[in-house]
Amino acid sequence: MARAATTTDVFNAIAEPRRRDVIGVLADGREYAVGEVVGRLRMSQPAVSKHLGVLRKVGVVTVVKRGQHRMYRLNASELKPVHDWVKTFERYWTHQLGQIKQRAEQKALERLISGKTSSD
Amino acid sequence: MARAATTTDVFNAIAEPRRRDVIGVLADGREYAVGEVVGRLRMSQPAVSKHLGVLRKVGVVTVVKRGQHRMYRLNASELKPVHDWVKTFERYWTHQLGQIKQRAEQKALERLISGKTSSD
DNA sequence: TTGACATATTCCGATATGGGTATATATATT
DNA sequence: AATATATATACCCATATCGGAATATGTCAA
Repeated sequence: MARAATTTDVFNAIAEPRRRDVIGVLADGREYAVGEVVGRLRMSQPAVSKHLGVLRKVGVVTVVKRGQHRMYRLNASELKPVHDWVKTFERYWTHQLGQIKQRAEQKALERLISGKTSSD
Repeated sequence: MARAATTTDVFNAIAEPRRRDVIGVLADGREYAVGEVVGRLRMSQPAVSKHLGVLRKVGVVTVVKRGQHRMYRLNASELKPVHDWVKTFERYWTHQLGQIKQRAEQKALERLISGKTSSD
């Protein structure tokens, strides 16, 4: 088995920095032709096309033909799963103090349980 | 050039679903021995060790030896970059209405600009 | 020392990557 | 019809993956 395809997942799709760059360009919600993205990123046209292709397969962008152009638009709601997942850990960095306190409580708790964890 | 190493980035590290599963086990903030993670995930021990290794290189987990065990603990703050990045797009899915409204405003705006975008 | 246990590491194979270059496809313009 | 422009695709290559099996390393216990 090899690594999961980049088109498997939003998580996989956004793992590539260049792809996040592309998303960055589309971030204002407007539609962009491929060439415009190319211009703003100093990336080869084929590279941009490929990245947009991946993002499209995952649903993060949508395309519509207009003349000889393909207009791409961000479909940000597809990023929600990532947000939802990572949001679970928000408490670990919001209010830095809470973080430390949490650590202390945690240790106390562990002391009570005496280091053992019940198995399922 | 090939795909970026999984240890390059938090983004790359969490792209693998099994790795998110591992993080899920550690999500309560307690420390876990490798074997415990193995038990809870029905994954081979080497696989878990490898995934933990990746997460460790990226800083998402920390290890400490205790007897013949290696206790792993989540270091969730390393996930913050992901949160920060994806948070940028929050507005696109919070209050579904706002989403539609935004679309409408967007289109109106584009009509004003008459479909043309200035190049750099 | 020997053996049991916990974890890491190595080797393997199949697979997909991302970028470049070249080219195909489609549309507009003359 | 011929040409220019916009975009997608195909091909190549070096690389890293993930999982499994086997094995190495490290630690405890008798």
